[in-house]
Amino acid sequence: MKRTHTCGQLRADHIDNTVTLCGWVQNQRDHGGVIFIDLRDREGLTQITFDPDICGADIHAIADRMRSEWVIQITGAVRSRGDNANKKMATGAIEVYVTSLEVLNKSETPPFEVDEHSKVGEEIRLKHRFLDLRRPSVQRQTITRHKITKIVRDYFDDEGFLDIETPILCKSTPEGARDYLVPSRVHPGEFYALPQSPQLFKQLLMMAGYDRYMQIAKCFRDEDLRADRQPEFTQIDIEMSFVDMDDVMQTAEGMVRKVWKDLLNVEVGEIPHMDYATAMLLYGSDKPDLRFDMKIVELTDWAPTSGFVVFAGAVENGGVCRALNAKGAAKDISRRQLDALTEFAKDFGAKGLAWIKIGDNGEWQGPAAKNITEEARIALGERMGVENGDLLFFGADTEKTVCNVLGNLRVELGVNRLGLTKSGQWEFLWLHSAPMFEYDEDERRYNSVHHPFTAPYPEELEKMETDPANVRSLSYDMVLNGVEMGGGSIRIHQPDVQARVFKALGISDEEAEEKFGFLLDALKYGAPPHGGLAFGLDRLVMLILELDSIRDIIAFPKTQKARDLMSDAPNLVDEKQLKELSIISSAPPRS
RNA sequence: GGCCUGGUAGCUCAGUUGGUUAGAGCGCCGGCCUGUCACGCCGGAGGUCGAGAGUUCAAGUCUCUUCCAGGUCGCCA
Repeated sequence: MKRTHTCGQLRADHIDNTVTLCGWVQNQRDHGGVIFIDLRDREGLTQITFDPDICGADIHAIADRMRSEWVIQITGAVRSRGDNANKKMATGAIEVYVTSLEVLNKSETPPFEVDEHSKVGEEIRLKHRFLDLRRPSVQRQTITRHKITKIVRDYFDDEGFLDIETPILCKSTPEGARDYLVPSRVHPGEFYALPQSPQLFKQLLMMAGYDRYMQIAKCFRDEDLRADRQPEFTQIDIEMSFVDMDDVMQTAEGMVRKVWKDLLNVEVGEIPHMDYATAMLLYGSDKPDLRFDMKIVELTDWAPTSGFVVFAGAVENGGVCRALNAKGAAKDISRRQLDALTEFAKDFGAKGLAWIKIGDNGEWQGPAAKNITEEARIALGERMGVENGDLLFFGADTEKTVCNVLGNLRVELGVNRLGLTKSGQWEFLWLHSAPMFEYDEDERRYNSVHHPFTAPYPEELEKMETDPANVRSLSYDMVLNGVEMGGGSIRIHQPDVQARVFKALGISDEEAEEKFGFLLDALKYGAPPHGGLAFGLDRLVMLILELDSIRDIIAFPKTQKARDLMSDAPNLVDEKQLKELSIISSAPPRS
């Protein structure tokens, strides 16, 4: 070994020991005589001291020329810093008086300073990610991710799960997200797809009798990126046989409890359950943020009596009328902000945003206020618990639009405008029993809300053909602070049920056979009842570290245009490579 | 694909109503300094104002096109 200790290790106990350290030069403080250097590795910083009387003129001369990010090895005696101790440093009680030095590698001046306090834009960080990853905060985040995967693996191992790898080169199925395709050289014109998730393989492992499976699996989806969406991401993927919904939820919950306990020493209690219908009604969302209250209030029965044609008309056309009461927010939200919120609401499909401010004197203000009869106003006041200083927002439209608008408005108000959330809040929720199907207006057919292998409530099976929109699934999502962190379901294990689901989705027998024949086959040979779940590992790590983007906890992430700024992937390839793969590009030539 | 924000020195940013030679802090280079710790002091170098076109006597600044980064809607079974 080239070193006896790391740069985060030495304490007063080590005084008078002779040690050898390796690391990067964080900075150099040259006092003309004595030179101080902070030496950095992933464990910390240690001050090393070059005193010409101790290290000699030759070593001192090299230290004089030493610059940031040089990699050096030094040997010397650990000394107390006495009154000069630095209380801000873990190793601040000591310093190492250098007696021997080897420069392992010099460094050019880095494009940005590798330290905590200097602000650097994300673009430049990603371009030189190998330098960015040296920064202590980024290293802490990367190490936390390792710790989490270690806890997760240990937990599932203790619970009897087997870690089994599934293929990366898979069969393409045009359902769901867009696939990343990989051309086959030996089968000209044919393609593999990278997995969107190991869904079918883990089900097949249950059918193969492996009972409890887990994998930390890379997944790929060729869709547009977001702060919490990368084209390649990682799932904590599990599947279990002979279980019902509660069994899977309990097992997954145990993992979360262990991660939060071991990492943050936070006790996550029993995670509450809420069904999909309730969530949509009260929070307008399938991932409610429970860090603050502000529930949506149903006013559909009140709207026709309100005297306001916009509210009454929406209900008359088969829509709903609902509202939010932002308690005490009248003074916090200016007229200008109300205009911005109206634009915000329009982004989610609203035609406008009716609001009412209740002044401190009890006066009702705002365009909607004038249109409401005195009688309706009293009824509304009681229904919504209105007090002076409150601010009401209304949604009157189709149920889908009202949920979308008020659900998003609620989060915008609570999180961004009123600051009702705070650091260190962990509001977990199991959201269960989502509908099996959702009608697609454009394609005029039903789509799966989860995926086509999700099992329906057995007692609702009979409605599959007559009323598919009202069949609920044995599904569950884990939501944390308004972010979907994981989701899963009990799967279909009976061939006839699977056939009926395909039929409801408008997938013909031939098509089902072509795409999923292997699964349908396996169902015929004694498939056990089974179910599972997948967590988004990136999101979990992001949330636990209270970061805003999963790019921060992925070592080499991609930009919004799915490019790796460091390696410059994707790139053009040789004609020869394309020819071998029987591919002709139709992209316009580059200038 | 739509909308919004940004792109000026190596980095982070300022730059007024279109008007002289485009500035600051940090970093970098040189010098001084034996107890600093984001050391200090003195001096210096460093610019395709993302790219292209246009308007104008004159463009970092106005207009159009385009590229890049971020946010968001659509999209993400």
